[in-house]
Amino acid sequence: MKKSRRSDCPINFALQTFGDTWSLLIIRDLMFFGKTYYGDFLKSDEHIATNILADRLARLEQVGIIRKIPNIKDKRKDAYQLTEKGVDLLPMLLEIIVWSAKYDSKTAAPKDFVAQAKNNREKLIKQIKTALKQGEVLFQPK
Amino acid sequence: MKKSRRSDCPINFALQTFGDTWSLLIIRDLMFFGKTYYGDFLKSDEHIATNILADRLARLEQVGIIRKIPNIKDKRKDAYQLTEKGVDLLPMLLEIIVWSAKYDSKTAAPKDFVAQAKNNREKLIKQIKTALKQGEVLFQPK
DNA sequence: GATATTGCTTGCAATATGCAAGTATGATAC
DNA sequence: GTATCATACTTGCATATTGCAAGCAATATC
Repeated sequence: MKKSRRSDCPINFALQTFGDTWSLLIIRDLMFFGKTYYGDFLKSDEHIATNILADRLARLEQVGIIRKIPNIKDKRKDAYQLTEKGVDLLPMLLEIIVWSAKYDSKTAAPKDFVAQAKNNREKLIKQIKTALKQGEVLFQPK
Repeated sequence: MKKSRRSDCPINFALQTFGDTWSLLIIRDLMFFGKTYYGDFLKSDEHIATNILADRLARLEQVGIIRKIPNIKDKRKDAYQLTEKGVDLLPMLLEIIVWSAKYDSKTAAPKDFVAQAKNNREKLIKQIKTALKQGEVLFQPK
């Protein structure tokens, strides 16, 4: 799919880069739930369709937000991971979480996590980045 | 349009609330460019189609992010403005701007604004909120 | 070598978008 | 007051995107 730049506005740039209804969920899965393989993303609660997932993974790779790592042990399952460009979306994700936690009474966001994001932002960001580098998983997808 | 909640994830909540390719641009126009009338939004660089604009304004009003104020002077032109729920999206918008400014070499984001968003976040947020309350315009849409 | 798993691709119906034209209401000019 | 204009939409229709189900190819397991 070919889309020409609608404007040079930074909000628009973000929207055109990852602003569809699925990309951020993939990024979320990589950032917080330690998902790495194609099948992992398919299993998420929101039930992304397989053709859409394939398309979004390709697109996110193209724009440099994720990369695909060959898997030697099982050649069928390449691993997806966030690039630095992808990890840099963490502050934005945290603000989204804070906002949604405030306005969605049914939110699944853990209270203490939201509190950390509000009151201890920088520290939380560092913690998560460290965890990501070491391949630790922040939350267990139920 | 009828959408059922895909999950209780806060990221998903945000996506389902304003996560299409146009809503955030309307919110941006209200937050930073002092746009208030239907025609103002139509004039934005990204060229939203009039039927889509009408749909998104209605939807954003429904979810409580904007409100519509009757205009006594010219009854044709009702004014749209952000609610508190809408203004609370400001931190997220700032993070988006910081990210896009970092990765889009052609970004239109003013350097000093981005610097403020990075290094003086809380102060900038207060300034913008004050400006919004007083109906001041932060940037002039060119 | 046969079977199962995994990561896709393909085909197609349903939905959403984008464009152009039309309409209804209120303002302005005479 | 009437004609004209401005503004905020709505409508119709072609095109693009999504969502679902089935299929396929490569690799792993038995």
